[in-house]
Amino acid sequence: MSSTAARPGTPTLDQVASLAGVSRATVSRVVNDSPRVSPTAREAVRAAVETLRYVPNRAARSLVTRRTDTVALVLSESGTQLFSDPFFASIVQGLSAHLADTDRTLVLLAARDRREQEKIGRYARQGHVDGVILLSLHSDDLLPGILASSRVPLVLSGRPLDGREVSYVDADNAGGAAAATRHLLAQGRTRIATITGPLDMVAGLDRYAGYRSALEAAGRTPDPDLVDGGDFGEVGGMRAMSRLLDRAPDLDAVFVASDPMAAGALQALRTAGRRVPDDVALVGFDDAPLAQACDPPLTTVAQPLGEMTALMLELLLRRIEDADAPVETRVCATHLVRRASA
Amino acid sequence: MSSTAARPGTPTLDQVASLAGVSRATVSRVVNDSPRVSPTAREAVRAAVETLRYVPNRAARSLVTRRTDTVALVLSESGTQLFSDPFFASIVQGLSAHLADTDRTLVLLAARDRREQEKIGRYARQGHVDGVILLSLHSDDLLPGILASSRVPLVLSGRPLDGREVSYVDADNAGGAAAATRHLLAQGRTRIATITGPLDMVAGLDRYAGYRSALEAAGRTPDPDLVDGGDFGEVGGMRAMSRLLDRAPDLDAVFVASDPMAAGALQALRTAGRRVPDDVALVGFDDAPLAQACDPPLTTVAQPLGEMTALMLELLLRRIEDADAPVETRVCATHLVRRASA
DNA sequence: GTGAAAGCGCTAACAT
DNA sequence: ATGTTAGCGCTTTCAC
Repeated sequence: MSSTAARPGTPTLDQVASLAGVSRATVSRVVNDSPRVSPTAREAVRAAVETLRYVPNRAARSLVTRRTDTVALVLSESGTQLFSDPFFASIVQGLSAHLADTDRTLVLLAARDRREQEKIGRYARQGHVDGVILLSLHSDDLLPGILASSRVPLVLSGRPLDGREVSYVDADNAGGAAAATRHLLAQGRTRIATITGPLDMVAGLDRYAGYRSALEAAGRTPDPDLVDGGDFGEVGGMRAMSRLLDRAPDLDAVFVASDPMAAGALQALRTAGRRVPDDVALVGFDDAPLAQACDPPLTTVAQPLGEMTALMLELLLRRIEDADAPVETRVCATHLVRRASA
Repeated sequence: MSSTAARPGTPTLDQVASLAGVSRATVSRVVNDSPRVSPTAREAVRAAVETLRYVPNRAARSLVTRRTDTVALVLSESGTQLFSDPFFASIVQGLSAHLADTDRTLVLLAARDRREQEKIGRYARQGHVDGVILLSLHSDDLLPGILASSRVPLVLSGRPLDGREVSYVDADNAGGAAAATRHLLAQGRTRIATITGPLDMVAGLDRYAGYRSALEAAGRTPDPDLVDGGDFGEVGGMRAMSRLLDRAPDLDAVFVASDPMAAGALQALRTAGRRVPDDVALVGFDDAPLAQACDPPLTTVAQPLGEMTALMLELLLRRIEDADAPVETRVCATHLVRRASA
């Protein structure tokens, strides 16, 4: 082969240039929407781009611009657990929606074990993405450390458990849980149980802490028999509810720390022949399809997911534009959504 | 600035070279595990890489190699629907696991609407990924067309509905559904209903076709009253089951086309006071947490997900290595998993 | 407004 | 076994 005639599959900038009868620089300007181009030239280039079906080569571009226009959402989760969580789906949806208006693309990266975590660290360091949003942190997660030390702009979804200095966006989990518990207290419930999430995750811990604090503020002593835990999933909620019923059949309310667990708990209650909400009142966490499909629909604590995703992106973009931007953290309010009984 | 001293943040190949006292080429050889390097040089380079924390720049590398070592799993789904499907989680898990042994990385791309589909098409064309596995195809999906015409190596998960010539891997959905239905017939069930998936998806269509063909082979005429549909999700299954019970309270079995829908159907049956499996027998599709957590565990049709993901990757890598490799298609057997009643 | 030229950091012949 | 050299396709001064 002589010059660049190797693979006719992908047209290059100067093929467009010669077809349009201008220089590479001009084509580049048109492609990048520079104002310093005459309408005539612009039109000629556009036409050439069209005929050749030209698409700029990202590698070449980011080699010089040092940007990829890609941000990653990293899911650090051992099992496939996370995928079934509507919370996760909402985050993806929110980020996608915000990014749709820009020319950046969202990619999802899953790290199920240590090996994959390191692989993702390398991926980020190699400059494949401009920034990272990190989701679902267990206390033993290596990724925050790996990514933080790799100088990749980083925003966490959820406050880091180890007090590390990183930008993050979180919901007021403790406040929401406390509000839910107070709601049950105000109904006159006296034996209020809880199904917690994993206690090595900040959302699990904070929601449990909120439940306890509301109980204590009301002068109640939390009863260990009324506490059980799941993994935020439906099956876990079902099992936890069964155990609670075994240990404390006299319970009259449950604060459940996630929507799928609430759906599971509801099944267990029905299987045990308990009536909801008269006999046992249930409050879930997180507005989601399952809670809304219940009959009657569950009262839940709602997080402002749209606001949270917008904030994550805002914080991340700030750090991408300015590498030395200060660490910023945001905590979003949660609120109780009471649903009319059917 | 004079030469390349701009950002000391990212060391380059020749910084490593001069520190190690060798040429760039040698460093490149070491980094790429070429055997043609002396142990001495190799060690010197390794040390320099270590001190400088050198990581190769992916853009520069793929500019010359024309590879990115990245494959994308593209999820084409209007809602957040897909994420809650355990089938999807298993696919991700399987692909991740296979890729973990290689130096390729898996990225997930979500296309929720037309705009995002086009964006993903561009992303692929720009050379960000070496190949694409495309999941969850509705009949009106634009992505197969967009990607096929963009010359990106492509493998579909599921037979394309329009008969387009593309490589794909599919499960024998019709065969599995027929086996499930025959199983119910063999039990002496006479009023066998079905909850179908979306009928604009190949998995939905094929499973419904399998149900019908088994019925017809047994000399039964399918009764429209015994057919209802959901979106593969739990809530959809619950609602479909309620409708079926309204229309045909005498039904004595249901073949449900997905695991979450089966869980939903089970709830609806219990709410209606029907006993499972004595009163109404249930067969689900897809081994998944919900079906296994049922009491008694559901009999289900299992797809060989591990085998399927391995095949997808195999087909895709073949097309990546050799752009002119022929279109290949695989259909994997499914089989009935009978679970002992509790 | 437009073109010429210099690289971005890397790999891959080709010499040695 | 190692160094030299020539680009990969693009953006971006800097002249004109």
